Formats: sequence, C-alpha cells, structure tokens
Amino acid sequence: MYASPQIPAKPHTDDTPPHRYTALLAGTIETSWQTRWEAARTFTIANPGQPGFDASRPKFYCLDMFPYPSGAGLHIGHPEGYTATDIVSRYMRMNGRNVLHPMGWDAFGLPAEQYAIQTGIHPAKTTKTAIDNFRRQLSRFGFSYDWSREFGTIDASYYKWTQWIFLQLYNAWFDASANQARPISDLVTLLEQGELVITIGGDIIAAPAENAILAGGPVGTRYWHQLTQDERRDLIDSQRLAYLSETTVNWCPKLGTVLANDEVIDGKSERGGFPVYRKPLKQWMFRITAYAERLLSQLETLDWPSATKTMQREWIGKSEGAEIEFEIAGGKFGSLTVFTTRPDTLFGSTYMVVAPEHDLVRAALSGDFEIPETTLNDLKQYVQWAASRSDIERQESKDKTGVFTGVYAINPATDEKIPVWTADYVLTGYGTGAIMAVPAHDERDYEFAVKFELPIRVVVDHFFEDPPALTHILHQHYAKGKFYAAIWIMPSNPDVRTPIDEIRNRLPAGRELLSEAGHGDWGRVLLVQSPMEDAALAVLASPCRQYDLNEARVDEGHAINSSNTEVSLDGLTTDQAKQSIIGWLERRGIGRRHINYKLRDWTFSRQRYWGEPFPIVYTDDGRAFPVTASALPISLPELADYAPVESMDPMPLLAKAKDWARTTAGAAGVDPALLDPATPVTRECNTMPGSAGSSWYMLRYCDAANDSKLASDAALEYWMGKEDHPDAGVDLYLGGSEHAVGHLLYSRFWVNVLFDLGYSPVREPFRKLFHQGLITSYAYQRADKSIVPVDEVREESEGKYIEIATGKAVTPIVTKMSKRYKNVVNPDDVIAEYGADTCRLYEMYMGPLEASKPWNPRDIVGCFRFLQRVWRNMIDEKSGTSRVVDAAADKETIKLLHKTIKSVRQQLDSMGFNTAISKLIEFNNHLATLPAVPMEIARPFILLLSPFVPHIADELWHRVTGEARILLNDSFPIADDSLTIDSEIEIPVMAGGKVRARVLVPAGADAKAIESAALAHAETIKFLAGKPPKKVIVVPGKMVNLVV
RNA sequence: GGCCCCGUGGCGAAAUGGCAGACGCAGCGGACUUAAAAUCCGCAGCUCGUAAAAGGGCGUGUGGGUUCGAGUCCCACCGGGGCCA
Repeated sequence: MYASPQIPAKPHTDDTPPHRYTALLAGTIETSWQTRWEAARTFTIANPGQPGFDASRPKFYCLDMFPYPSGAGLHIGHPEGYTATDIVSRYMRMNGRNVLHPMGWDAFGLPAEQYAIQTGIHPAKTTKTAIDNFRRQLSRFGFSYDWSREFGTIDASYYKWTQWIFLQLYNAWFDASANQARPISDLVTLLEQGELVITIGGDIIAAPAENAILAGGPVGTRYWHQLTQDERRDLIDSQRLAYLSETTVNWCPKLGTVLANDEVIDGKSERGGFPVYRKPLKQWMFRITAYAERLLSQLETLDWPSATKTMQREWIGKSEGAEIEFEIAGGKFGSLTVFTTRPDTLFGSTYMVVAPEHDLVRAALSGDFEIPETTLNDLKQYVQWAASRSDIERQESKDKTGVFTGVYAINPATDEKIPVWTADYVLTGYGTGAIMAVPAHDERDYEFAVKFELPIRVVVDHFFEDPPALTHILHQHYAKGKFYAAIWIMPSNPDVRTPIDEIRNRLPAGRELLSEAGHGDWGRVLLVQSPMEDAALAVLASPCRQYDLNEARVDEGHAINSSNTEVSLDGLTTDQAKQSIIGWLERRGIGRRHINYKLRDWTFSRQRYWGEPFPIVYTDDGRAFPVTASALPISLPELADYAPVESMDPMPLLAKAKDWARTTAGAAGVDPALLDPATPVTRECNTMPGSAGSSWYMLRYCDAANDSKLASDAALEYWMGKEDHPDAGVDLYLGGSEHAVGHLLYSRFWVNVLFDLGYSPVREPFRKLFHQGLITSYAYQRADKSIVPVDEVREESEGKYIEIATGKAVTPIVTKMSKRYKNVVNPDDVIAEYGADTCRLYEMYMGPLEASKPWNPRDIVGCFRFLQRVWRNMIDEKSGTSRVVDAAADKETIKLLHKTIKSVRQQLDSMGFNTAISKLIEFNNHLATLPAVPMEIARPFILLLSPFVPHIADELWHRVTGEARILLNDSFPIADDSLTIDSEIEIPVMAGGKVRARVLVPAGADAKAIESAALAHAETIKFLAGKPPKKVIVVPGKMVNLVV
C-alpha cells in the first residue's frame, strides 16, 4: 500500500499549518505520484495482440505536434497544448477508450548544426542533451505519455524507415487515369506490353486502338521497344514520384542550403532571416503536384479549423483557364505557351511578358533574332540587374520595371504582331514564366502598360446595361490616362441641361478640370481630371453615376471588340466567352483547357549535415541508383568540421567526407542486377530536410519498435483506423497554426502515397486538427514605440510604470515572448513556485485554447488558491487527515454536483477547458459553505478534477477514502439528468427593453400560467400603470416580454 | 488591394437570438490578529442622485438595419491580427 508523502517538518513560516497545500507539498505529492504511475506502467498502452490489450475498447489517438528539442528547453507555450491533450487523453481513457498518447522528437535540423559549427561538438551530442532536458521538463508536468513508444527522427531505427519511404516514392509513379500512385514496375510492364506509348513531347499516353494504328496513329508516338536503353531509363526516371531535376531553387548562401517555398518568408530564410536567391540546381524533388487535386478535394473530409483549410486551398492555388500558344515572329524559337484564367480576353492581349530567366530571353541574347544593337544592350543590362535581385526585392518594389526584348509574337486571335517584353513582375516559378498581357483587364498589366505606353484595348464591356451612346463615349476615354472619371448625368437630373460654364462656376477652383463629353436623350456625360472627381460630384444634382476611367476592370462583363473571321465572342458573358474561345483554340490546335496549380513540386535536397542521408549513389557518368532496402539505414559519416562553404554555388556538406562518399556499388548495397558490385560510385551527398522525418511519425507511434516494417498492419489499422470509417486517422492532433501549410501538407502527401502503395490504412493522417493560440507576455513600450526589457522597468504606483534608467513613463503592452525583452516564462520556475497541477490549471484557465493570450504572473495565484481551497475542504490542515464525512449530502449539493458533471463533460467535449474549470471552482465554492463535505460528493468531485490536476486528485482520493488507486483507471462521473431538474424556475419579465420583474413559476409551467404570473407581479402592474400591454411574448422556461 | 478572424469592466475572460460582465486577478470594506501575512465574510461596469438609501439614465469599437427582443444575425465604417497578392 502507498504511504502518504513525507511532509517536511518545517513549513516556510512558523504558523502555516503543517498540512496546508503549499508549493512544497504540491511538489512532494507530484513527484511521489509520478514515481507510482511509472512503477505501475500506468501510461503504457498495449497494441493488438499484446498481453493486456482490451479489444472491446474503442481507440482514441491523441497526438501533439512533434516538438523540436531546442537547447533553450521548454517554454511556457509548449505545455499549453500538451496540457490540453493530456486532459483529453485522461478524460477519454476514463470514458473507456484505449488511448494512444505518445511523444517523441523532431530532432534533425539547423540549430544543432549551427551550434556544432561554433563549438565543434557533434550535433548528436547536443541534441541528446536537449532531448533529455525536454523529457525531464515534460515529465514534471505529469503528462500521461506512453514513453515506451518514444523515438527521435535521428534514431537509426527510425530514419531507416524514412529512407525506406523515400525508396518507395522513388519506385512509384502517379497513374493519372487511376488518380493514384502505383509501383514503377507496373509502368514498365504496361510499356512493355504496348498498352502505353510515348508521345513526341515525352508524355505517356494510352496506346491508340487497333484501327487507329492501321490509320497511322498520332504522329511521332513511339513504343517501348523502339527506345534505346538510355531513353528508357530517362523516361522511367521522369515518371518517378521522387525524381532528380534541375530547377530554380531558393538558395541561401548564409545557411549554405536550399530552402522549400514555405521556409522562405518575404524573400528571407524563415530561420535566421538571411537573403535567399533563385538559382538553378539539380535537386531531388517530390511530385506532390500530382496529388494537388486529391490534397484539395480531400480537405472536405477533414475536421480542421476552416482558416487552415483555406490556407491549404490557397497554397494549392487551383485555377481553371487555358493554355494558349503564341507564335514567335522570325527566328527559330517556335511558340510561347502561356496560361491564363481569362482566355476570354485574348483579343485584348496587346503585348506579352516573359520572366528575365525565360528561354526566349536567352535565345534573344544569343542572336537568334535580328534585334537592334541598342535594344539588345538594354536587354542584357536588364537581365543582369534582375538576376541580382532577390524575390523580396522583386515583390516589394511597387514600381514596375522591364524592357522590350526586341522579339514579336503573333496574337492568334487578332493576327497582330505584338511586342514581347521581359519584366520581373513575371516570375519563372509560376505557370509557364510567360504571360499574355491584357492591360485593360489586369491590374499589373495595366500599370505596366501605362508606364511603358503600351496599347490598351478594352475587350470586356461592363457598361452593357447603359445607353449605347454613353457606353461608346466611356470606351473612347477609358484607360487613356487623361481623365480620372466620367460622370453620367441621367435624363431626369435637372443639371442635364445646365450650361457647362455654370456647372464649372460651382466648383471652388480648377474648373478647367471638368469638361463636356457628349449629351443626348440618354442624358449627358462630363469628364473630370484628378483631383476634381469628388468636388464635381458634390456640386451636381442627383441622379448621376461615376465611372472610374484610369484603372483596369478585372471583373466580369460582356465581351466586345472580340471577333475574327472564324470566331466571335461579342455579346457573350465572360463565362460563355471563355468556353467559346477555348473551343476555337482547341479546334485550331493552338490551345487547350487547362487547370493550373500554384503548388510546386517539393524540393527535398538540403546541402547540410544534420539530416537523413539519401539511399542513392551515382555512377561516374552521373546516373542515380537506389540502394536496396536491406542496406538501410545509411548513416551519417563523422566530419572534422561542420562549417558550410559560403558561396553562391551550392555545395553539399557531406562531400567533405570523401572516404564515406566514395565507395562501390556492392559496398553501398546497390542491387547487383542493376549495377556490378565492383562499380565505383559516389554517394548522394545532400541530406533530407527537416520535414522528412515529421511527415510520417504519426504512423510510427502505432508500433514504434518494429524492426521489420514501418509499423505492423494490425497496429496501424487499430490506431489509425480504416479508410472510410468514421474513426479514420488521428482523433485529435494539436499544434500551432504556423504549420498550416508546410508540415500539414507534406505529411498528408506522404500518407496519401503510402496509402496508394498499401502501407497506410488511411489516406489522411489527421482527421481532427486543433490549433492552440500563442501565449504572449507583457513588456513595456517607450513613447517612441521601442521596447524596454522587463527587468529595466519599475512599477511606480498602481498601473504606472517607469523605465528605471530614464525615469520616463512606459506603457505595458502584450508581445511575443523573447529573450531580448526578458519576458520569457520558464515552466520550471512556475512549477517551483506553485507546483505542476497549478501550472497545468492556469495554462487552461487563461482563456479559450485557440486564442492567443498573455501570461500574467499575477493571475496564476487564483488557480493555486483554488487548489488550496479544494484541499482544505477535504483535508485538515493541522493533521493532514480527511475531513470528509459519511453523512448523506443535501439535495441542493447533489443537484449542483450533477449539474457540474454535466457541464464539465459538455465543456470537455468541445475543448472548453477554461469554462470547465470555472464550473469546478463554482462547485468547490459551494462545498466551502457546507460544514463538511460528504463522502458521496467527495468521490465524484475528485474524479472530475483528476484529468485537470491528476496529482492532487490521486492524493486526495487516497487520503479521503483510504483506497490506493490510480484514478486514470477509474470511470469519469456521469450526470444523472433526473437529479439536475429544478422544480421551480425564475422567469424575467421584460417591458420597454428592461427587466422589470422576476416571477417564480413551476418548472413545467405553460405560456398561459407564466403570462398571468408575470402580469400579476406588483412591479409589472406598477410599470404598466393601468395600460394593458400591446402584445405579450412568452418563451416558456425563458422569459416574458411585454410590448408597450 | 483581396479574403478570413477578432474588438465586452482596471486586467484575463463568460454568455444555444432571451436577466451582459459567470469564474479568476487586481481593488475596496469588515472579521480574526499586538501587528502583518494567510484565511473567512461582504462590496464591486460607468454615471446621475442622496447624509445614506430608494431610485433613475447609459452601457459589448462606431453608425445604420432585421427582430417582441441583438454582444450574438445583416450592411457600412474604424482599429488590431492572420493569409494571399
């Protein structure tokens, strides 16, 4: 049997009762129960097939986002989410679920490597220290993690499977017709059997039917057997889900690595804030774009915050439109393909723009066209200048820049020769890196056209409901840059016949800025120049309408000026016009309907040390070969130093380990059927990014020690559930919203691929997602908005703060916690001052979990005092023994208990931790009014408390009942609804918008009874003063409203 | 610029369209104490009013609207935050 913890003989002041719930006592209770929980293996949960597994219980998989164990240790924001998931986990377990609640470490990454560069200490060593510290700090909170399932991404037994998954992606292709990944061997078989053929453009399509072959088949298609060895290999490599590609990457010289798009924020590295440049580089890529449609449509099935879904939708960026080919005049370049969401405006395309990195620019510079010397020089200069600009500069500059390339294209709709410009407002990475510019109907094109005086042609009419004569005048002046706005004076307006000079005279000044443009039985049009538009409108009678003339009209309307000998869009709505022009383009073979996604393929190579090595080697002719799964894991070599080679030319760090990198196919573990074992090879020297290990860890927790599979089928099917079942996926996933697109998109992609290949039972890893809010802190601000560290400020008087150094007043503000402001709260300190249970409670009591809220060291004592009162209500502070009595509880207390149970359950079911706690406080406040707490109340109340404050709950139970129990194994109380019903209820009576009286009626009283009770009340009679109410509204059980 | 979210006491915050400010902090008054701390009891949105009360009036960023009734729903604006440009 357990002994109660030894209480130190001397409390901190002489007359504090020896058994008061102090921080010291809390600490003793907490560590002693943590020891018991560990000894009893309370948090270890068995897998299907293991002893102790209870198959009758439904599963609940409750997961925290993988933390990165930083050297600085836990800060107070971490335990916010962890406390919430711990409460839910304990609550669910007490509701009869098998709960999987694991923890581990996302431990590869830059900070440990940066530290290694400075100190020479191996990142494995610093990482281990950081992990040990994190584990210690977390354990002190009493979280119910099943530590037997702990792992880190840096463990060889884990990253072996990360590398294995890479091989699965390498050995798979996306079968668009089946909308899923399949083994690449299936593709080879289909090609060998002649069911698929290769087009001239390198695309793989279904083989033409037999009669089509007789007719000759599509021009240029070839069969597998017609390809050379090298062509076959190139073809297969081009289809893999993991593939090598030379692409423009985000190169960060300071960090010595390439970054993914979501790791670049405003042209700077997310980590460190260093400039990022776009460079071409050969990289491992993942074909996540193949899954764009699935990642988009499957969002519908997920119980996620809508803001996060929106962010993913926007990141995927689906847009429907057309690809259109523009022939290039002269030279041998051929045609330029553009994507547009507004093919209906094709007739309005008066010029084109390509990115400075575009092939056409290269062709122009290399003399493929006859271009005047000065134009060519300007072009060369501009391209050089643009290359030196990072993305941030390109995006931030409001002023459009660009030059004419000297090349012309043919607008296929109008047959006009239009100039091709280059400008850095068109980015290489987006779409095809070229656009058809329609200045009348695109804002950026409009700005560019105005600046460089390019022609603007209106092809969408937004004034189609207005009189034709008016529309005609508007179009004449639209986008000419001369007038700011046109004002239509309607026929019924008295000013329709006022002489123009008289109108001008009404204007305060600048009368010449107003002029007459035309009139008729449809009214009259005046034109104004800036800044007279508002003044002019003000002096005119009604009704008139203003039309802005110098801005692009991007909204939909009716097509005009859009016809040639074969097709006419004129008069069609934008939607109709799109369909019509796409039909024409497809018939002519110069364009097609196209869906574009903003999502790019995922760059997976990093030039760093502290990451997973790739299971890939290269022969000396540069061909990549995979290592067989049996040769995994490929572990990292030791390095003498970790400093990156800072240069504009990317260089992977592992290349420094020459002995490791240079090996033979046999030694590296390449399948002898692919490559002779004696072949000299070089290992892939890039490493995987941080998002590799975190993209599948939720699967590994299901069966973390498995050495033969990433996790057993039975464990995966139990914990992850089955596809199309209501419990599919992680039941609650909690973490910050900063991972909304990165981690949460990548892991969805991996799990989708693993599902297709038969390694995951579900498509989507996280069924329900919740984001905890940021915990902020107070700091102080000078008058000039600069921030003063907390320790340089003194509270002079209540609510008045001054900077000690200057004596000047500063105002308290709420900011992110930061070392610089010295306002970081360390959970170790909080626990030392109040104990872990109080800290857990305050984290939850501060406000709604999803809200961002400030940590206020003053407020936490409220939670501490609450636990003290709970303790005092049941324990004698002098003796430490129970004060709970065996007497029966009164009706009111029983009713309140069941009401409390009911609302605590309701709150917990909807993550309303703060309000659940306030109900517990209210109930405890009621208990304090009783002479003693009856046992039949104490037991359920302690159980109610236990998910929130597990240590004090177990201790109270032990002291009050004498039973040695771990309450996590008990059942959470269930409210008896029959006991929560009130026999009489108070109904407010409103009259004239205010509550005038309250009447007491039986609980089930009908509207009539309530009405008569309300009207009979003295206050009501007094207020009505003899006048009967116009109307009486009675909401039974709620209120009465008298309309007077 | 577009889209989304949020504005409630001195502070953190409650409130299925039905009594605004539950609960906690800070504050005030009292009890206990030689005293203080701790604890317990009570008061507490603002304002007019009064010796004190009793009583009014105004109140959920601003202005409109829907409704018997709006913190909650709709429209516009102001302020803060996020995402995308």
